[in-house]
Amino acid sequence: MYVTSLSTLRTTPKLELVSSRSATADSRVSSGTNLYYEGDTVERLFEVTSGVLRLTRLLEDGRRQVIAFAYPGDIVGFPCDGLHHTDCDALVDSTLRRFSITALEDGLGDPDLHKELLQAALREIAGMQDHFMMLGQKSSLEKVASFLCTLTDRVGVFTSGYPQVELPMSRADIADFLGLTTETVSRTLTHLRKENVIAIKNVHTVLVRQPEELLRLSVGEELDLAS
Amino acid sequence: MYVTSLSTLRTTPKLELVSSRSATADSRVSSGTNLYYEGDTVERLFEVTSGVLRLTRLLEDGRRQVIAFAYPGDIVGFPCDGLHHTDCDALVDSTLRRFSITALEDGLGDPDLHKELLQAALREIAGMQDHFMMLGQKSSLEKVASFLCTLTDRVGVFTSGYPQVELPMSRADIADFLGLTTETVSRTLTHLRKENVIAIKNVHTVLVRQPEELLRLSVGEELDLAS
DNA sequence: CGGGTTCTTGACTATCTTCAACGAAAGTGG
DNA sequence: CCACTTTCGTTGAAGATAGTCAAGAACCCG
Repeated sequence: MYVTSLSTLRTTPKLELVSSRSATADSRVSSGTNLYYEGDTVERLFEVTSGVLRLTRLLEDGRRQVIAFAYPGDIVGFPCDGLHHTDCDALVDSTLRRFSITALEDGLGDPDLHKELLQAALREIAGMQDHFMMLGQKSSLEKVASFLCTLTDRVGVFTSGYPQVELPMSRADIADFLGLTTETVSRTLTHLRKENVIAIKNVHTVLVRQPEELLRLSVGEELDLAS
Repeated sequence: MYVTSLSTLRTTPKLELVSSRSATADSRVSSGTNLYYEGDTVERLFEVTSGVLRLTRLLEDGRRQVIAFAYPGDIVGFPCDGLHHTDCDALVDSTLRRFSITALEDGLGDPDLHKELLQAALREIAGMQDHFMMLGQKSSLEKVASFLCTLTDRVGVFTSGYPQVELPMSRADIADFLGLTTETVSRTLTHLRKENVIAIKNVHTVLVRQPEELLRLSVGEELDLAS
């Protein structure tokens, strides 16, 4: 359900893809490709099978909110009144499975697929509620820690005993996702690095040195017993 | 779709209730009654037919996010993995129409109802995306102005030529909905009153003296030509 | 290798929060 | 019905968090 909710480290069950019957073959999109814009008519839903998508909304004056980053297993493109309400593009080369919008709207063709798409929509609602909590109530440190925890949980890999996570998005993307500025995101990451909670292997790769500490920080507890 | 999105004043079509077939008779709940808690098993959905509900989530340390205020025509209680992910209680005496959760989950019994509930879920997703924009990117003035615009559009009445709106929720509720503190909400309302954009008839009743100015403020434009 | 973008860091500022006091409104019990 | 108590709302002063502006460093791309 997108990168929004935080549970604990490494507990999310591995992605289960929607049944592939009734779907077209996977299609490839390269980094930067736009899938749809806000206001476009919705013709199909997309399930990410590899890569990462970015969903954004713009304000007239240029301010931007990143609504979600969509990872494999996520479904994007849910319509409202037949229209898209976000822009969507690929952050990296990705592959997608396309579903006709009718598969969501009536269960006649494939009842199982219909149910799975409905469940995906409901999961998205719940995930967005977590995101509300983060945007509305959390400090910059809690936001960044939450973001790293969620991403690590979702797509982290273990390297020499520590969780490691790729951040294919820019600092500006992270900032607009968390309701911060790029400077604050950068400073907060530096802070976490100096406290030895994380290590920044390179700009787009973070190693989590103290996963439980990161988790504590993400829910507003104090940093202590740092090594 | 809840009180989240902002369009322009008085343009939202009046509520269309879900078809009443397959529904039980309306039931009454009095102010303060809790409909469900986070973690409860979802057994039914509720359509508000009169009154106002409040959906909230709590953090361990007591911080609270008001997810939505639900007005007549809104449907609450969408499950994720069979569970509720918010608390829900009535802000004022309300009436509700109950739907079995199976009406959402399979369209076998009543396909039309099934579709309407699905559409309600999709509208909720789109509405929450607007709320993201507000929580993540807007200033306190823009947030409060947006809130008043949306509420006025949704449930305002005209009195002596001006839109007027009731605020049945407390300042703390508004603050937790907008990601502010009660003090900031109070100060911002006072500011709008002193600029003569609104008048506060009493704590829970606001008269909008300059609707177009309020709308401009809600999207980040400067206040000027004030009378 | 060079040029442009992105990221980081610093100094300063603004916005919002916190803490505190007071006033108004609402609920309670005699 | 009134006095009392408690909650809720407003306002002020001070402080903290995050934003803005600016410069330099790192990274990416051709």
